[in-house]
Amino acid sequence: MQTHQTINPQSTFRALADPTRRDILLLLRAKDLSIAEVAGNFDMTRAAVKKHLRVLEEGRLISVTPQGRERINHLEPAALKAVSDWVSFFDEFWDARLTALSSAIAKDWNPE
Amino acid sequence: MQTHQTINPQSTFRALADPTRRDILLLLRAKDLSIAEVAGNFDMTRAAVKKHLRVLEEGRLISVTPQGRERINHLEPAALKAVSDWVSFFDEFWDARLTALSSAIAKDWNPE
DNA sequence: AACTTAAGAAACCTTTTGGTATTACGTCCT
DNA sequence: AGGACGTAATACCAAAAGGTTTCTTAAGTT
Repeated sequence: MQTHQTINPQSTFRALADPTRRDILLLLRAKDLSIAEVAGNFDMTRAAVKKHLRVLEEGRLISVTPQGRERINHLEPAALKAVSDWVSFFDEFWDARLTALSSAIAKDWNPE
Repeated sequence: MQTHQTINPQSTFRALADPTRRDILLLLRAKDLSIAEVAGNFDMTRAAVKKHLRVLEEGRLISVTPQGRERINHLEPAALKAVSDWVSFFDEFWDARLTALSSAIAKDWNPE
């Protein structure tokens, strides 16, 4: 069984509030990148990008691994699950079909 | 056919970044509320709550209808669709099963 | 008409945010 | 060893965010 740590989503929601940070996440889907590589995609200093990466790390949306003199930034999409779960509190209001669907699926997936 | 206005999600993400505003949305699931009624649920002044409601309105997450001297705040969950869509850019990374599922469903739902 | 209540508006304050520039440190390369 | 490179750390700044208080206006109530 997987111990699934329940974390409060505040830092994740906060991290997603900035468009630069959302773009960084989209970038990291393709591959892990160093700070300088991420910064190469934006019109701001490395220091500014590094701050954004820090916020993303606090929001558990990326992990950072030192590799030589570089820091490799890696996407951690699991944190988005918390956002998805929160949004799903409203599913019934904006698409009843989706709600019905996911409960039907859940039955198939959790036979125990 | 429904003309589906494509809006940029920045104001919506920004609105969701504050915990008080997320709580207000949860409140409004149950029923529409006036500003004073919303404020009754929080430990801050009405003026502060009104500011939060303004941000939620800018994020298209609520609509406000004058009714006598009151302003009725109504949940507009459609804006959450934009968030859900954005998060789904990462679906394949955190749960391949869900992705497979939703495409299977899409086929059933869009027979044309 | 007088009173109460709901909300709007503006001024103000403090903290956070998003950015800069500068300096220092560790790593890689020759 | 020396230089170039990637990052860390700090100080600094302007603007935005989140809150308060005060005043005004409009709508109900008695």
